[in-house]
Amino acid sequence: MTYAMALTALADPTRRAVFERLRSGPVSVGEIATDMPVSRPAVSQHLKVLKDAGLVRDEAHGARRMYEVDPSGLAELRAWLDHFWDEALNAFKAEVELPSQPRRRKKAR
Amino acid sequence: MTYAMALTALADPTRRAVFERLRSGPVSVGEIATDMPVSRPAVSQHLKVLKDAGLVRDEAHGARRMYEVDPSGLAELRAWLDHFWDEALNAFKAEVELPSQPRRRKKAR
DNA sequence: AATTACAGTAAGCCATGACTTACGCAATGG
DNA sequence: CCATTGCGTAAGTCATGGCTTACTGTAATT
Repeated sequence: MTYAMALTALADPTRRAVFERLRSGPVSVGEIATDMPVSRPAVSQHLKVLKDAGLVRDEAHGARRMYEVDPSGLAELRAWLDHFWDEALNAFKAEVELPSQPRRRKKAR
Repeated sequence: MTYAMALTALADPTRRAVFERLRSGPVSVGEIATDMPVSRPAVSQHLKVLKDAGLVRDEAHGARRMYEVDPSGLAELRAWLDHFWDEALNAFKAEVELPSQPRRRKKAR
């Protein structure tokens, strides 16, 4: 159930900014931090959350660590969304074909 | 920028449960609440957040209010995801074609 | 009209989590 | 080697937000 972690990870604005910073390609932690209003450790912590959610990969390049988008987490999220989308549409279609008459309220006991 | 609100809304587990409860079709607030471990006002508050994010619609049916999935919010989220997906893939492709040599660190000033 | 069902709002409590500073540790360079 | 750069982790602070218990309001039933 990784899509839940992905949603949680992408909910925070700062963390989303970190994630979107990686759209253009691999970047190091320090490089991200200098462009942002938060400290470098904060960026590190955000990257950890993103990594645990499968949204980000890291690779040691000497003393630096390069982070990049990991498509697997995104795929998981997309799959959940698509599945939900289909089910919602089917429910809607079924409702049109078989309009449920307004249900009576329960009688007072 | 509604996709941000959608992500925030879907991050909370309870709220996501409320949302997923609507997959099978329109349900009233009280109906949702009886199936859940939280109080009815809590459900109401969650529905408000989902509604503000464009993920849910409500319709007054007598004294009851029926809630159902609003595809527009989902569409917004899907669009953002797809766009991100494409950009990440392009960045990856560009990186392969034009491998950036490991950048030297800045000299101490 | 009075009562009861259904739902939204207010106010307050409390846990989660996002941030900071301080520290520890590996890798590079003089 | 010693200093410096780059990064992760620890610990503590503080705000956000999710939940509960009132209550207010509206629609339906008798």
